[in-house]
Amino acid sequence: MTAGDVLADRPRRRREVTVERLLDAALDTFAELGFAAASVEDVCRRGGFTRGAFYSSFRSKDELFAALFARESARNLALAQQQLAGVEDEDDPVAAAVDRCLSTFRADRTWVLVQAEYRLHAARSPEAAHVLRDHTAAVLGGIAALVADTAGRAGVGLTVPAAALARMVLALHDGLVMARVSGDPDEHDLERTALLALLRGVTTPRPTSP
Amino acid sequence: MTAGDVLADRPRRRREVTVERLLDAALDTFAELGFAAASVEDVCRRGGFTRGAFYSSFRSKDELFAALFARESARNLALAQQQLAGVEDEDDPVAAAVDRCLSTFRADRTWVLVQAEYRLHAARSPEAAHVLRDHTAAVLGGIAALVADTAGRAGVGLTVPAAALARMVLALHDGLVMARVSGDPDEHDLERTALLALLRGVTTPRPTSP
DNA sequence: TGTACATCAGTGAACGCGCGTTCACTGATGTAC
DNA sequence: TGTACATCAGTGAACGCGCGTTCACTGATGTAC
Repeated sequence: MTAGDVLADRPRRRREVTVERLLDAALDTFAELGFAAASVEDVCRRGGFTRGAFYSSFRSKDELFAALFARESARNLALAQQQLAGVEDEDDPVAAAVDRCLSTFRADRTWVLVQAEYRLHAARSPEAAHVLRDHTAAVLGGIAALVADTAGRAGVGLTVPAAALARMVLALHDGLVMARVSGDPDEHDLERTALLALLRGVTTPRPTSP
Repeated sequence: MTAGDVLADRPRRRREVTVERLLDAALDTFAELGFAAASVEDVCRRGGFTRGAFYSSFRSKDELFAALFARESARNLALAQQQLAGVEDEDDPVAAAVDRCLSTFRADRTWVLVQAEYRLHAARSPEAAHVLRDHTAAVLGGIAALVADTAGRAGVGLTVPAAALARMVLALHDGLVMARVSGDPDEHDLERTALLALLRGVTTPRPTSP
């Protein structure tokens, strides 16, 4: 029943493992109940700890949420970059990029819910807004660089800055996934069609003209 | 201090007025604090009532939220329809429709927050999901009809069904506004550019081609 | 118009409950000699 | 390797507090004659 069973075999500082387990538990708990409605006890129960353990690793529930957002945000950026590596070698790099990203992120109901929750939290808490801004900047920067790079190699022109396009794509994705998780009928390929339409509306194809 | 001062001059059933005032208070309170974090007492204080008054008009906090969502949802649909009436007579109906809608809805931070909050609530509560679905269907239906109508009169073709386009437009709007209220830098015209790009990507202009 | 009564909207105290956070503690792990 | 001590991670009881909801009540409004 104690955490020791799982942790004993690792020489690594136990605290780090505990923090990871609490973040895992927080992700699921916040997705299921919402940040405000989820209690610290709910998170601890799911992680297999007492509340005391929680407060020896985090100063408050808010700090936990910030740490969770930071971890997941970095993870998803890394995942996206990994997915998109080498996409410019495909026949249709734009469609390939969309398809690869969708195959990774389409099913991720949990993170979408928690991310939306964090956005709302950030709209009310300056500290959370700061954390959100930093990580959003990193994600947008990563995507923008990738977009500019891919567009350059594929020889297509952009009618808007790559940074603006990154924002649009992310916003469209967020909006569609939020609609889906909150009960909109799950129309197949809607997101794919929407993303491709947006990209079509913003690119001037040079090579394939005739 | 009592509500009577304001209500006395109206022969209309006082309860209706009370309900409206509680909904007004709830809109502001939920936007400021979030649904779960806002207490019934917070809402009542802002509306100038006691909690007893609240429970004589609503069965629960959840029911209040559903009623609020229904009222605001219907209001915004009506507002959009009113804004868009006669848009097909403009030189560029697509751009005109986008501009008119943006001028109405761009500044509405409050409703965006509360709507996002309701979406998250609906992702966890079947009753809320049902309410959301009904009203979303109405809004999407209204927009889709308008899109189809405007496209027809303006003589532009659509490469996707009007209903799908309605979803995309709404999702893009929601995503961009959420990004803005949660701290993204307020890039001027980003939403306008994005909406026009999406529409461009999904239409085949017939009249202005040569 | 005046009186008697019924209905209604809103009051405010009370209920039990679970919350976020603190803290004195224990037992396991790591270090020094 | 063995012993003595320091550090650390996690326990679990306790704190005060504010929550959602209920309910017996009051005073204002509406109705009937």
